Amino acid sequence: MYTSSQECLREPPSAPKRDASTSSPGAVFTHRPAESFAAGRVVCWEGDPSRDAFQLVEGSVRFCRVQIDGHRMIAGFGFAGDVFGLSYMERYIFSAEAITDCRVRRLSYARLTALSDNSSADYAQITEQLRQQLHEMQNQLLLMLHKSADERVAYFIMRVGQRLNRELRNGSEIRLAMPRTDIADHLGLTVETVCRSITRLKRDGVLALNGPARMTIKDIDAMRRRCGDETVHGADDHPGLPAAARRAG
Amino acid sequence: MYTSSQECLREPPSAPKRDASTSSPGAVFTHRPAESFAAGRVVCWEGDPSRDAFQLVEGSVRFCRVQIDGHRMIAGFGFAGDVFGLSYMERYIFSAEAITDCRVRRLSYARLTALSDNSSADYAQITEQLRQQLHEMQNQLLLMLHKSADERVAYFIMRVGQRLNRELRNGSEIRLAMPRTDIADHLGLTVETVCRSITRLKRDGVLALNGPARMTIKDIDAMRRRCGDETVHGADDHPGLPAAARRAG
DNA sequence: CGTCCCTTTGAGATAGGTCAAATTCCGTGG
DNA sequence: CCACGGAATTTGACCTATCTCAAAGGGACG
Repeated sequence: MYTSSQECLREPPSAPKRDASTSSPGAVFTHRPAESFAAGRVVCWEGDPSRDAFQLVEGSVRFCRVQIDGHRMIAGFGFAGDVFGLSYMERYIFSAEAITDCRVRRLSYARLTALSDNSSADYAQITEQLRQQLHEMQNQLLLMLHKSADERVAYFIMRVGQRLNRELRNGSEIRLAMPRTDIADHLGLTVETVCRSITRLKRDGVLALNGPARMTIKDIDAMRRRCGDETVHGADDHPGLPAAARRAG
Repeated sequence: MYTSSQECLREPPSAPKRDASTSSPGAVFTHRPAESFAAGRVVCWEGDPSRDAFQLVEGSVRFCRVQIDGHRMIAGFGFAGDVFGLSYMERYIFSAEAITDCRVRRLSYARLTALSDNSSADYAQITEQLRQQLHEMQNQLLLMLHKSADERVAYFIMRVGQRLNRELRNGSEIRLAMPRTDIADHLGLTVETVCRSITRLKRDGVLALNGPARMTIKDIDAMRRRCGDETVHGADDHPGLPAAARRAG
């Protein structure tokens, strides 16, 4: 916050590509063996010295942190293809817990930095990742600052949907791997509130549920409207207004 | 959030040093000429192509972003010595606005990256900065998630105080350069709520005001208590519990 | 001395939290 | 294939922190 140099970060490369194999930071992991973690197990512990970075091959994880008063903060979720634990100094700030059974590839920082010496491109990827995370974090912050409970939930569902489902349209099914509690702890709400928000979406015919974890989009436009201002854009992501337009204010 | 690789970031180097001249990322700027910006002027615009990074030599700036509905989000504040605009691709995500008159040094990315080629140390500093910002952002998020209005305000005051005043104790004076509106937009509250929280701190003898911008700490322990769980630590910042202790839960 | 802007205070409205209970889901065993 | 039990989800009733709207100080500056 009032810490040094908070801002002025760039937007992420226009169309964020992040398939498991193809693009940037994942590439480094492809030749590592995969480890398995059962649902509920912890991949890395908050507070432990950080030695490795990870790539999630399959399944989903949550990144969380427990406060002294027992409150749990979930900073985010990781899905197949995601890279995490990029911090190559000191300690992990969050635990990564398997939500479902999952498989991860592990790469030690030693190896990672060794790699970087050969090709500075790899190092740039790390930096790139950090920037992307920072950007994401900023959106998250925005979410917390100015969105109502309903907006947060709608926004969350859309984002998860897009992450899993590339192209959302009416009829798209979204699978929410995480329990309501996790969503609540992520959005800074209570389980009850999350439920009620979802119920409202259902009641208004914006989406349909088959079981708590599977939902189908019925009216994607309504859904978008309910995300509040900072719209969840389609696949082609435009910067919105030209900067000049905003200077007036 | 549910974006790739959200977390597992390390904690910042134990004692964060950031005097204007001495430490890391500032060094690169020392030989650049200083430009002046009057209070209210904008150093860089949200949405503009990002070309330069900046170091604030004197004064304070806010990093902000205006949403379509007119809501303003303040991501943070910068004080003398802080570096910002580190994002060296695409566009600035936030505007940096001078709160008071201030002076900044500017360094083009071209020059910055050129520097990096000679000494990878400089490049590492940038990465380091990014990580630090990410860490800060996470604290910010935590703040938004689980703290009450009173806690947020107390926490905010303490943080600004520490940023400016190295060692806070009873009798320390804190100068809040930014108006209440800025604090509100930063903490996700309304001006009125911020006022009331401050009034309460005053009423309870925890701090004293001389004019809206100057406050003196009367009871620093009470102040700390009011920050809620994620304590604002003293100058020597310990990681808290050993990691092992937390594994129980 | 008046105006404008920022801050503070007051009174009422409301979104979301809390506590408690009903319901659904889903794995396990008969 | 069906019944059972614990966990997760959903719903309800009520309560409180924070927002909203409105108005009253206070300082700086012309």
